[in-house]
Amino acid sequence: MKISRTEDLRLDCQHCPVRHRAICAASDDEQFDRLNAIKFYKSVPAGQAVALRGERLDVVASIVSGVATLSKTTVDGRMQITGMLLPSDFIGRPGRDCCEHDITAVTDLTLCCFRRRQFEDLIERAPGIRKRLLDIAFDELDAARNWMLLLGCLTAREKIVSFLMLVVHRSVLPEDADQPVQIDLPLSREAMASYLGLTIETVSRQMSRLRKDGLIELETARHVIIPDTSRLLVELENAD
Amino acid sequence: MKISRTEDLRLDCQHCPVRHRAICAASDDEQFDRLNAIKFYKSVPAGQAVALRGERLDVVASIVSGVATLSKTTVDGRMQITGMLLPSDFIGRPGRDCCEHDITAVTDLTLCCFRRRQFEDLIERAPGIRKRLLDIAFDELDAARNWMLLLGCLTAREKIVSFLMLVVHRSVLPEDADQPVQIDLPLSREAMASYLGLTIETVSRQMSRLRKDGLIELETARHVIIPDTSRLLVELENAD
DNA sequence: GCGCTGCCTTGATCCATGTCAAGACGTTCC
DNA sequence: GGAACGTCTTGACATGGATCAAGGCAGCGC
Repeated sequence: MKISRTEDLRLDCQHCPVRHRAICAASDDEQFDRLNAIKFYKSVPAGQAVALRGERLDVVASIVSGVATLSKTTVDGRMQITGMLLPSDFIGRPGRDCCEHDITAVTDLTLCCFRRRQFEDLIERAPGIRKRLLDIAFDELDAARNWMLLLGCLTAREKIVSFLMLVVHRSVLPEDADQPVQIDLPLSREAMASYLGLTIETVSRQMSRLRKDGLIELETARHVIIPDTSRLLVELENAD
Repeated sequence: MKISRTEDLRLDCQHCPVRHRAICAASDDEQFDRLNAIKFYKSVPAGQAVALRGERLDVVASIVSGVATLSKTTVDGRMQITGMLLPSDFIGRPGRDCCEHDITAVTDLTLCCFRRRQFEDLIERAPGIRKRLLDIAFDELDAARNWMLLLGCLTAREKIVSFLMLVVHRSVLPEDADQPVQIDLPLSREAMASYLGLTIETVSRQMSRLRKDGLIELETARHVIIPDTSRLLVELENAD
């Protein structure tokens, strides 16, 4: 079932769900055809590593569907998730053959891959893709630095609210403003804790507090209803 | 005096102290001449802003001498330094006309500037510079993510040690291994605190503890002698 | 010298978040 | 159904680092 869906995608970039947001978004027809010609799909089941830190990594990829995390771990096992990768996000680094992070599939993952060498050749000749890549890199850098503000300065409650709003913004939502927003959290409590520089207990407690304060409803632990986003945003009015 | 030194630099990239590490490092003779032709120098006195968040920024630049910080501030005044910029580091973002961070001169600063438009045109035609820029962006991204591990997972003591080792690595040192290493801290206690996600008191206390433990000597608050780097590194053996 | 200023250090106390422990809830497998 | 497992929640307690407060010290102007 999953495979047949992957096969569908192989046949047709035009219907690819991330066609207009991924690395290929800015390519003209010719560049697009070239990308199309060298791409191949890969599935990674939930929980499995896409790549490990220090490992050789000869592909770059876009996420077509699913969620992955970037993380680093200390020798004694403390882990920090340094990025949450959602559909259209880019994996890998042209010009570098070894992986700086652990990349882990959080859900089943479909990747649109390119051999790194071929991709490197291509960007030399495709100014659209090249520019897009530079823009992606700088956007990621801005995001990482914004996350540094979160990790260094915000309280546990503010961190949780920031995370919820991040998920809201990355969700494809019916833009009926003022409607209650419903989101599915892409990460477990444990992964949220690691992403936010907290413990799992603190995450759980703060979620409960937000619920008791009427700012969110928890249909299940992972499915959150936000009756009024603006009321949630008040929690961040001093932060950022 | 400062101005005459700046004037010297204007006349001669060949003797520029960051010639082989900055954005111009990978350029061939022709590209180098083009960069040379459009560059101009700018001095910023210590304490002054180079650019403010949200402000229009029509130049990109390399730091020739001095130290600057990138920072973000919350509405209620909590600040996180997201980057420390030393000589050869790059400022600005091609393809984006507004500044995402506050950039502040920590010491007197000499910048080698390019008008952004001219620079953008140039990188389209200069593959060496273009590649170098992409590499710089990805290196900065790796550094930012490593700093996220520090902010999210490390103890105050580990943070201080990490910072000291960062300064050691960025200092141009006589590589007589096993010699006591001497460093001048580029940041005040306050700036260190903000960079490490701590308070100034905690920074001060941890520095004192490291001194009492014989791992560092403080000739002045800013001048640190590390009798044995390997002994300091033991403090990090569980971290990263 | 002397007072002022900015920066740093130190001490006493507090509190947000971590740690430890127990139990609740949902899912799967038999 | 119910046992077993993973995930999440909640409570009691501990603590690392924040906060509040005082004082030290070097540089500078007069």
